[in-house]
Amino acid sequence: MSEHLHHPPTEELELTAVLHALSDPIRLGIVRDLAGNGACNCGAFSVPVAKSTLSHHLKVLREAGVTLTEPAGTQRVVSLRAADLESRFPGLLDAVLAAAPAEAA
Amino acid sequence: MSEHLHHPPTEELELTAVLHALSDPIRLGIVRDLAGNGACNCGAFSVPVAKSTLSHHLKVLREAGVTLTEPAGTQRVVSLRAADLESRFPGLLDAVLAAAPAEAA
DNA sequence: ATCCTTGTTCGACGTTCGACGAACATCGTA
DNA sequence: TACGATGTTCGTCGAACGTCGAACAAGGAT
Repeated sequence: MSEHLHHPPTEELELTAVLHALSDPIRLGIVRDLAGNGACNCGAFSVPVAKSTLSHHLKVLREAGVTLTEPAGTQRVVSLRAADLESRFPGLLDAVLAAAPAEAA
Repeated sequence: MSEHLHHPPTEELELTAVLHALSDPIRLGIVRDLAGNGACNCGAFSVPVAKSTLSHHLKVLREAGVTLTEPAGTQRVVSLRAADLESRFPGLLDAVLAAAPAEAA
């Protein structure tokens, strides 16, 4: 479980990849959880999908540069790369997070 | 050519649909053109796809609520629903447009 | 050493997407 | 009326996506 997790460097973040990562309701929910609760281990998300599917979504978010995944013992801690996103795409994450709650309501 | 073009009302714009519409390079280019040049007829976009494909992309943008398509004689004028997007998702379009040029460079 | 917990990877399946050309519809004009 | 220009729709194709269960890998605890 300790492979070399690939995280794109901040300068190489692609807008279309980030937008695509955020355009799925499950992944958007994960991002919202992270923004509200801070870092989480993979099992802490309340998403209605199988764990293999969750793992896939977390991989998409990580490879798009939206999240950071760090091994921590037998778990993995997932967090938002908020500062990196802000420096590469100023205002984008804030705009998405500001809008997301209205979606849920 | 004068069907009832469906445009979702501002209150019903869905964030995931908007993000998905913007997550394709072709469509992002169209949005960037519209932001820079104002309204365009369908043929005025310099996109490397067949016209049927362009029509499809314009339909995706329209149904997500990103663009407004109005018949004008034998043509159709496409424009950005910038104000609607701003009121529903404040800052989102600006953030995307600010980032887009860096992608192209 | 043996489990148990956590999370990833591997096919498999069905759906959606992006692309194209051909055919069609519409409006303006000759 | 007939033609031409502008877009849309249809049918098709391969690729990518989202989902699942089963099998696997790794670290901690007993």
